[in-house]
Amino acid sequence: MPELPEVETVRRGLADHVVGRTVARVEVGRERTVRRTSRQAVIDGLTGVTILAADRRGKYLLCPLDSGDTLMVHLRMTGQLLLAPAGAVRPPHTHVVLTLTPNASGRHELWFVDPRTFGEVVVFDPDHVAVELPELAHLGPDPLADGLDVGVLGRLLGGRRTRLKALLLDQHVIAGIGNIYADEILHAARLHPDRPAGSLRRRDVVALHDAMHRILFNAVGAGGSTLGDNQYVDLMGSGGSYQDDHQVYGKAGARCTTCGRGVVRRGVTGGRSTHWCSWCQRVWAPRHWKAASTTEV
DNA sequence: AAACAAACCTGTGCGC
DNA sequence: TGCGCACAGGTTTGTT
Repeated sequence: MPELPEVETVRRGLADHVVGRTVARVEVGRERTVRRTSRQAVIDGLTGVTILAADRRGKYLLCPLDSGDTLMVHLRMTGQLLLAPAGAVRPPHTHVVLTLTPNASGRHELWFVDPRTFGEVVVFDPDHVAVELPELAHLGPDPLADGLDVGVLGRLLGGRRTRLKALLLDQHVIAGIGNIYADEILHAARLHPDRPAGSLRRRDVVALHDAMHRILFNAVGAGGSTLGDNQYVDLMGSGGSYQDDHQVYGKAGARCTTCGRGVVRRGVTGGRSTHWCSWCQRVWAPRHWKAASTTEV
């Protein structure tokens, strides 16, 4: 569910409403949510601490604490962070509750809700990130948080035979892009998802760079994408509106609104649904690249 | 190196 | 109405 724009929207909510506040009490329900360490480690690591900031790298939320540790939250597929009035009825699958000390705006709790329990809450020592959270240490650049110029992008793509779709989803290469935005970005850049990354010409890299920044920037501005199941909501429980701007994701069979000529196709690559326009994304590989195609469904 | 498949879980929507 | 199956925004691990 949550990709870079959604996580960034949650981060902004934390920056506005949670940063500077102190955790009075910690409750951990399902231990699976804190499986990286333990229930006791999270309770001990958060009780009494003040949250100093709200940062983000890719899809990882990172909150430095006055204890010297950092709180990491990853929402994975179905995780939500919600700010609620203290004592409010908690939804099913509320696995972690941080009761904040009261401030001028009242008494609040921060809830981590996650039906599928893929998400995680970790308190770790940033000096030992390579040991305690190795995947965070191996994350690629974040297009918005770290900047990612055309030259760097070209070098990340160069020489690789991997398909563009798979490469955009690889968090070690570029951090933050998920299945929805990978499809929207490739469509905006008019690039076929199966095209080998290393086959891009300079102008293609420029198009991909432009599309990546434009799509992600606009999606953050719209508060992210909330699909029909209302799974993604921000800290205050509101949905985003970028789903109204999707051109291909979830539009299989529809006439392409970009070119008016093609039809949106849906296929599966690496177990992930992939959407592209049959016309404006038709050019995908020079003859010397051996074709390996996405199976159409 | 690259491409799968399976695994981790639960909820929802669809066809019959 | 009910049942069973396919599928879902992510990531890791193991196998070709």
